[in-house]
Amino acid sequence: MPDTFVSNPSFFKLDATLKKLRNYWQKMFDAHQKDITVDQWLLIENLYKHKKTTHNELARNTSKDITTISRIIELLVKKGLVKREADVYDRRKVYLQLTPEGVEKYKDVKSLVYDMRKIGWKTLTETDYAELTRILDTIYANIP
Amino acid sequence: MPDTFVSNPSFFKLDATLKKLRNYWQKMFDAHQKDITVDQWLLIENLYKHKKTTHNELARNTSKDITTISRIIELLVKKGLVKREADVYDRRKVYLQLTPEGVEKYKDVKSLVYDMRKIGWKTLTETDYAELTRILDTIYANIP
DNA sequence: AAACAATAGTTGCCATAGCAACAGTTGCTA
DNA sequence: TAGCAACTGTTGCTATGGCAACTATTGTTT
Repeated sequence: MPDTFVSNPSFFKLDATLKKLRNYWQKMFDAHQKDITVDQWLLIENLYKHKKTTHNELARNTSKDITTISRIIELLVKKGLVKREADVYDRRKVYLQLTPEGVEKYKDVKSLVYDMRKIGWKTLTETDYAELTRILDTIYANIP
Repeated sequence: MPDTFVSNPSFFKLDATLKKLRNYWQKMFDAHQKDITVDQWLLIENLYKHKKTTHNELARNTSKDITTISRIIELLVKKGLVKREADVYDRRKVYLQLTPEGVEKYKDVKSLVYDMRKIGWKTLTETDYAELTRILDTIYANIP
């Protein structure tokens, strides 16, 4: 393994890129008065796709800590976008799903997100995308 | 631009990979009783390389918010790893530099970091590294 | 020189991240 | 069936991230 791998700041680059992306998304959300954060959006998107999930599932699906899920869901419930529903058979479980307002929020924000996703890629090719995916997946798999 | 670019979760993948990396680093720091966080390490590394900088410079160099820098530095000062020094000519400025203990900490943690950086790359080539760097730099440059 | 703008850094507030401890529930097992 | 382990989710604590408001200082303008 060449020395570049060790001395060069790939961690730093990942961090800086992600922060700039997150910042841009948040600024666009704010500019269009979407009244949600980027991470709240990620949960809404996930809940839209899975219809009915638990905190645990959501944590796995989003790579978030379960305590973080718990707190973001609390905010979304307060905003009226998500509702909790106790499992009849297992009283430890709580099912989460979007309210009608939550579904509306999803549809409202979706097109903005669709446009924004293209921004980062505007000068890159499909091969670049595949490469990034492959490399990130490999790094992810390499870490114990 | 193909639809994959828009529908696929590159933001999510960046976030997940970075979190797993950060987590692994932190666990290794803890296991070896280094008594610092990953971000504290990033500042120490930067201060070692630049010897004497200001909060502002450090923020630019690390892609961190200046308020975050202010707070991390406060923690490092409390740990005795960094010392503040007022500028004689501009009393708004505060220069930051590692204490002898800070330099020692840098040298102590450096070899561990060196080993860890290789972990993520163990099944990847130098070309992969160059590709990742190029793609991340491009995304970064694309974002307004 | 007085007023104002720009700069450096801090503090308050809220959101996300992760660990530990906890409560309640369920399932297993002696 | 009593006891314990495993599981689900919440709460407390500390750290990082970002915005706004603030203090103190310096530079500029009139």
